[in-house]
Amino acid sequence: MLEKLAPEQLVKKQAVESAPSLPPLEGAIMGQVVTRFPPEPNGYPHIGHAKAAIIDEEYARMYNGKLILRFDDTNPLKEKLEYYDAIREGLDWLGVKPDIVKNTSDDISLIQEYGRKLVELGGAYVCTCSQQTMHDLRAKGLPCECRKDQSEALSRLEKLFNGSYKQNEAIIRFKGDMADQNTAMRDPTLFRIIEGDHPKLGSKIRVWPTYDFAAPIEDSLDGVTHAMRTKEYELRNALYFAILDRLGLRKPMMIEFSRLEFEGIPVSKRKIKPLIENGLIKSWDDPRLPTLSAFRRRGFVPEAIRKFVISLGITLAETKPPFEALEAYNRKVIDPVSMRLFFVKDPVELHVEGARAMEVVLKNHPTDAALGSRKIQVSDRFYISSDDTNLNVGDEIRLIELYNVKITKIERKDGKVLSVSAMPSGSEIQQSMPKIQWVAKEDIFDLQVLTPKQLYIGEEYNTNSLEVVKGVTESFMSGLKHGTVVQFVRFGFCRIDSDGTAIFTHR
RNA sequence: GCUCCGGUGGUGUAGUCCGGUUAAGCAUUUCGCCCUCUCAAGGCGGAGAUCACGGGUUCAAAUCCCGUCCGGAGCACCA
Repeated sequence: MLEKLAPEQLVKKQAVESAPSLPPLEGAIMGQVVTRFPPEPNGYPHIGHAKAAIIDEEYARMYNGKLILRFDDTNPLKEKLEYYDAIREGLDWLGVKPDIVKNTSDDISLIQEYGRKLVELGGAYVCTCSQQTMHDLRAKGLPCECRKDQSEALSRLEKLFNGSYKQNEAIIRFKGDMADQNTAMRDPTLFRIIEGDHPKLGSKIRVWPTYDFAAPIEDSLDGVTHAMRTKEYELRNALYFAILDRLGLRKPMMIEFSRLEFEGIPVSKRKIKPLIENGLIKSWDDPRLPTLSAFRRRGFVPEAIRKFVISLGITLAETKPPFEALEAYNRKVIDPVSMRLFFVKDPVELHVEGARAMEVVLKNHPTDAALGSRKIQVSDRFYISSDDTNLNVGDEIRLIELYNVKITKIERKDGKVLSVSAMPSGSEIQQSMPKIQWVAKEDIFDLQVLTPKQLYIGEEYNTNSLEVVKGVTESFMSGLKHGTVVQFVRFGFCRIDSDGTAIFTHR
């Protein structure tokens, strides 16, 4: 146990010095902070979840407290078992380690008891009005008959729980103030009847609490000291505290922060589902998506995501942070540990007349010898990128780690360079000479690089959101495991996704 | 429409509660130089904000007050 804790704390201390950190938590007592991350298992975890989970965890750790992962699964119509798993996997990858894992559905009976109690106390009532009536009444700020006449409240409560009402026939409403300026207080729903199979409880439960009721009860009972949520819930704070007040339950401190989303990379299922249904996107880990699995596939590392999230702070301002900032954090983490390889985009043959066949040894990393080296057999034929063929006869270029060549002939067709011929022109490194990467003709490995771009431009799907770059790299690539992140010299960082395919991470 | 919350350099933030300690710190972006057989990383330096706008209080305001404008959110038997 000690061995486990000690190294972690050491790492933490170092990180605090170099990385940005979160501001102190109001009212936090060392050793007694309890935070909670409460996702609904109704989809795959994305960058927005990551922000919340990381902040929750950072504060728990900062005060040597506890983090609870609580699946807020109070709507059997939406939850799915696979999402519970997906969320846990996502958090696992992120390195977020909850101290306690539970489901709100574990406590349904308890929550129901509190619901009954609230009705008995007169703080809530069973309402049989239609949604439409209530919608109108709320708009006008007027109470309905169910609220006015409470003589039947208790018998209705019994009917609700013994199955006498069908779905949509009755609900429990909080007795707020139908004329409150905060519309969330106009008698919101606390329980409703849902006929459906819940992934954890089956069809056992019919009367389900809403989030508005379950969240404060759970937070309070779980001992949460600091409850954090995104700012769209702000107006529900009054409700949250009113519920706890009437039930005489302890009140956590509530803190809001803005949602995290990137420009052109929407997080909402509303925007992503149609693309999947249309086949525009094949899976939830498509590199264009903001899901955690997509970030992983792209070559982003948890450490970078964490630093980035912390740098955002817990501000209330609604902004779309620059993706470049995330990339910068990621680059700094992966640069020191990524092998350098040559990748030639859109290859053009280079014939170095008279060059002798030989073996060259290339370092896998410019400064870290631990990453080793590789041997390549070269002859007089190479591939270079068409991007580097904007040349004239007589120009001198350097093939990195090899030698210099002087261009002797350029074959073009329709302005496009078909092949280049050159002759060796020395081996001394000159800073003024363009230095380009190359691949030996006998050493090629075909590779396509998937390059994700913004998914949406404004409200429109970006039809060029996934660019496919074709080229060749070294055969050395065949020995690397899927998932390895490499840097292609003068091209950028890429993660090997599958045989013959890599995904562009960033420059 | 009503209510609530935001508005600091291109971008994201610190500072705003408890007005003055650098008329604004950090990161990113961008430019230059150094380093370097990468257009990466690292080092150094530069550019870039009269703190949305208009009033007011004060010896003194990004920080307090009032108003205006702009942006976002909520007004579900979703979370």
